[in-house]
Amino acid sequence: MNASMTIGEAAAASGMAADNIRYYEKIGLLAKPSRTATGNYRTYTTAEVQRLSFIRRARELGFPIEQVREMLDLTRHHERDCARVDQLTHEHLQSIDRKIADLTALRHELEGMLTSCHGGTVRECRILGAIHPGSSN
Amino acid sequence: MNASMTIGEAAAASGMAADNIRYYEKIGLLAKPSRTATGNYRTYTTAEVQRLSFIRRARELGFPIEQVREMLDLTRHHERDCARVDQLTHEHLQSIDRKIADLTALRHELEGMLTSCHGGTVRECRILGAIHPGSSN
DNA sequence: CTTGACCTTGGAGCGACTTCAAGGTTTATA
DNA sequence: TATAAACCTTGAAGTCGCTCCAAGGTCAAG
Repeated sequence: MNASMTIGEAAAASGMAADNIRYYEKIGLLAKPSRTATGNYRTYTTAEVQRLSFIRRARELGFPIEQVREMLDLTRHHERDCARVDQLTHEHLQSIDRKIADLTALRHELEGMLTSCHGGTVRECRILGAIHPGSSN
Repeated sequence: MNASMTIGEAAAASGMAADNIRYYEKIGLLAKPSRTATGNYRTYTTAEVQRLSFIRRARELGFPIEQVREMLDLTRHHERDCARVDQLTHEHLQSIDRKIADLTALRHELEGMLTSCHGGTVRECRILGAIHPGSSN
């Protein structure tokens, strides 16, 4: 089998936009694929589509491109220790926890502003008052 | 008083970087300030610094620039109904809730991957396995 | 009078795409 | 067979909200 696909087919198979595949190729996250003789179209093997799916999944999990790049490198060296993957995942988890904490704090503040707002004119608005510094106006 | 400040002083007073003030002026979020005759330096009044502080605070609360722009417009029309401010805040709160939900789901997934990882080589890595599609490799 | 801290402008860089324009190729249909 | 629709190609610009830089002008302190 090892079906050879166009970029559109690879995009459909991996769940990634074709433009995005070209972008990943441009920044060197993907090797340059072979091309058709006649139309110079990119062609992708099932192995390359698996790589695409890996990237898409890692990005969905929020790993930055550079970490994805490192993980792709690691998958090419099966004998290496997976501690590095564990570490990357830990760091990523921590950054997500920080983001959640930040957003939760914001959430509380916004909610407090909303409940203190009882309508009326902009002049009386408690929300704008809460944002505005040292002024009830 | 109505002290006239340079951009650096206004930056210090509002807690916003000077580059940032120039940026907000460039995108039309701030009116062009008056300038000194001799050196063509921007000068800011206390009212303008209050505006800067408002912007900084709204941005800290995560409101996008365009919403900040709208709120600044509203503060110039005191007699208007503050329902629009309430609506903007509601929408913003909802988008924050969506982000928190997304990040929490990610968090769980990453945590599951971490607890399933028991070290070993990259070949055996459960984390990479969880990311990789249809392959135990 | 020099040093250093400030200010000016325009433009590039960041992350991770997304969209566009202007063409070439392939495939399906009439 | 002609042609139209659907695909592919490239390079460049736009998105968001800054952030940093270079090359120069200005100003206050010593």
